[in-house]
Amino acid sequence: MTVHSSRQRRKDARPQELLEAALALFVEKGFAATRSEEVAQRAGVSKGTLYLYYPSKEELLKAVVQSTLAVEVAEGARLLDEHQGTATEALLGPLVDWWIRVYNSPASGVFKLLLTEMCNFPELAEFYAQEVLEPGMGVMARLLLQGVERGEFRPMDVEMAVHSIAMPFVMMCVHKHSLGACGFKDIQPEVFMRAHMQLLLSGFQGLLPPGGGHVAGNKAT
Amino acid sequence: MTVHSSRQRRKDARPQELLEAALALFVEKGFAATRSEEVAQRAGVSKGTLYLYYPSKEELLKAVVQSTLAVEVAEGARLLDEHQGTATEALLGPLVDWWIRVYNSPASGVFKLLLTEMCNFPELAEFYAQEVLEPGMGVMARLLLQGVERGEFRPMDVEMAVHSIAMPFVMMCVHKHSLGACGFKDIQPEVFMRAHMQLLLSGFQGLLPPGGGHVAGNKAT
Amino acid sequence: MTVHSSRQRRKDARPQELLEAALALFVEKGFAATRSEEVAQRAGVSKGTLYLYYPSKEELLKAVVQSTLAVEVAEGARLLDEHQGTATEALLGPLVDWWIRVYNSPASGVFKLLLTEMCNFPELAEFYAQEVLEPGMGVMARLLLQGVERGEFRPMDVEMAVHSIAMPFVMMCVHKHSLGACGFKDIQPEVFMRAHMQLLLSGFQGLLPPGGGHVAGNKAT
Amino acid sequence: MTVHSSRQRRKDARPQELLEAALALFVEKGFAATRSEEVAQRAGVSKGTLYLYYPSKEELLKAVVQSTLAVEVAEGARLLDEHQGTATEALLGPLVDWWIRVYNSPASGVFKLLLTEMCNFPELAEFYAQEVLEPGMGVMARLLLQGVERGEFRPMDVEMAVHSIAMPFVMMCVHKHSLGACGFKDIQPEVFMRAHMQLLLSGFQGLLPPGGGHVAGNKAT
DNA sequence: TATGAATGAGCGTTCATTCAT
DNA sequence: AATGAATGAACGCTCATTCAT
Repeated sequence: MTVHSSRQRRKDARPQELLEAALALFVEKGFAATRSEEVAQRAGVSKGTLYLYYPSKEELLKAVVQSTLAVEVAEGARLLDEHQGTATEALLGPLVDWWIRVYNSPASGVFKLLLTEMCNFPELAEFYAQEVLEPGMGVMARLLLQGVERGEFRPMDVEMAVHSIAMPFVMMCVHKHSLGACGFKDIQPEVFMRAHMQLLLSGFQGLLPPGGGHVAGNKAT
Repeated sequence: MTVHSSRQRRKDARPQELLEAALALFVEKGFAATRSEEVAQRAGVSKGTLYLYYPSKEELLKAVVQSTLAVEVAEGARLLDEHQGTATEALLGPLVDWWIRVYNSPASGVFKLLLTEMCNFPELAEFYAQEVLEPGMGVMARLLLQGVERGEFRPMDVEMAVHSIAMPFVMMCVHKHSLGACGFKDIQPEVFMRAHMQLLLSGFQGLLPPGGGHVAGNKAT
Repeated sequence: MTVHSSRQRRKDARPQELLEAALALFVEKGFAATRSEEVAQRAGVSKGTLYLYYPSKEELLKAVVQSTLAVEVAEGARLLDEHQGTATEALLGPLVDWWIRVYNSPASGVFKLLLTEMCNFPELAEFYAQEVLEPGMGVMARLLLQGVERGEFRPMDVEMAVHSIAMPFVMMCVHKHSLGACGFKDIQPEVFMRAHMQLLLSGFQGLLPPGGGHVAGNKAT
Repeated sequence: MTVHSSRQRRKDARPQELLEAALALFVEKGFAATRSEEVAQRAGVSKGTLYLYYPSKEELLKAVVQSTLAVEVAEGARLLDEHQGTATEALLGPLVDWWIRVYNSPASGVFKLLLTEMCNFPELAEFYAQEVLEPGMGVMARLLLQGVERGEFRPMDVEMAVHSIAMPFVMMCVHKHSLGACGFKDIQPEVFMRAHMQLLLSGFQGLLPPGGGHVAGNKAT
């Protein structure tokens, strides 16, 4: 018998409300420059209430990062792994869709936050490497490998190629919350992401004599 | 005959030493999390001395950013504009060399710093847009345009293509000072930059029927 | 026929349970360093409930002090005043027994508590002077006076002698809750109290020429 | 060549000034109830300055306790050990003088402070046991033992006798800063201390048949 | 010029107290 | 009556900045 008073409902929603407020402020101003009272105010509660839910500002940061990115990454990876069809289709379709969703979600800000706070909180670096980079890069690497194996793409250094895909996309997310947040006209994310992917695909399929370039590192068979 | 005592030499070098110390710390820990006394200590002077050269921590930040990046950008742009030869050669050679130099220089850290502090100090955003982005993107855009005009590359949305080049390179710089500074093995910058450039070139030259892709936006003639 | 549900019984016992919890914590950690929630928890109720019984932490302190010591003092004084026999017997027997009972009771902690909180809450000083010191010293003074009048003891400064009796005993109580509570082996209270009393009695009866010492102040006739 | 600017002189005096301010307040109101800003104000400096000299309120407490009592104890013990003459003379003379000096010095307050803060800061208990109790009790025990060996006193349980001497004296110190600080007329310390000592001496010399009392524990030969 | 002692506004966190349920 | 979520004043401590030397 679950009786939810309005009080109880507020209480249940608090952690999420606080996380959202904290995320917005941490991303905008940085962790150190954000006062915990600001977070509380933005979540519509008093300073003390924040500490009923998170034991310290630092724990709040960790919760923000982990709760926001983990979901997005896990879901995206699952979707891509389940995809049926050619690697080319997957890259141009679901992969870009995923990145666009990430770009439009609060998770995009977490990239900015992580890049800057990693050095101060090694736990975040650990989290990023294991829970974001590893699975995210992994799923993209599998797609490329598949494409090579199926003859869609010429042989390539998959790890480098993954970076060629991911880095601009991560950068887009970061830019959204730096220059973009300063009122400067941002690049249109969808347009750029699809154009960039198209360009890379064109390169993956290109007829340049394999081995004729400067490409180094371990090639996929 | 001007006599420079060692003291005089120290004095003349102070501003630069302070800038270097500040840059290293701001990049590592963030602006807000760096104490001005730390900066002074690292530069080998006392807290008070710092304020003889820079009137506030914020002014120090601005000086750091402007003095570090401006040089790098101006020089790179000049080098590229003076380059004789095909666009392909320029992109694979001097352009990548330039980025590698930036990556290895203290300027790489300024990207990280700018991304995070732009929102807090709009003056920095202004600087970045006008003094870094505009000339940097500009010189790359001119190269690509040249390549298209000379028939080296198929027609393309130059602005998007510039982003495809620059974003991963900027991201490399940022990574160097975030994950890379946390002890995680970084991507080998030279290897990746050349591989990425190669891949993009392959795309620029690709034989895909123009207009057959998803590429949108204003095309270069 | 009054029916007391277990709940009703709990409710009636609440104030006492709260007082006991508060006493233990106030004595151990001090008033200021004890959180009111701790008191509530230790009494097995919620924070809010504490405030149904005591309007503030300060009132709780007063209640603790007054309820604990007053009983002990009143009873002890009554017992001693009713005592039949020589003063020597009374001092060695019922008086020491009383102090031992106090030492072993929670009241012993109140001495420590009072000594430290008196300055902050003058009401407590008032209470201590009037309800503890005055009757306690009084009953001991009457005993000594009796002893002198009956020729058991040589003439003495009764007020001083009372202090010679009471101060070590109070100190024992305080020590129990300071050094004793830190795990240091405490003096055996019974052994010391009887030895001390014995020693003093020996002094009271001593054959030193009266007036030959440094004893000053108003002598008992 | 020691040049002492007024600034330097202030700086050298600060630690002591802060210790004195802290001692007075900690003794009066208790450690937890004293705000660090109060301490600073009383020492005539700002909040921040306090932290230039002591890294935390807790460290300040330790410094207060150790700097104040240690000196007093060491000096007193030395004086007593050097004393020439009978034990009786030593007890009535230098010993009581010592205690009177302690009573009149700031060290008296430290007893109150220690008794209440020992439980919260075990380091203080350790200090008290090793640096105060042990040497203080020791020097008194040696005196009594000497008195017994020389035939001045009858055999006695020296440890208990030491407590009979010390406990009221410590209690006097504590009272000075509790009831005494509340405006209640205090016992005259000199009068009481000499009277008490006289009374005990009378007991030590007393003709009661040895072994006829309740005295227990290890007797001195 | 260079120093570093001093300041005090500001922030993270706690906790006595309140009050809707 | 009992709860415990919420509050906000208060406190410990920090650090950018100043200024006497």
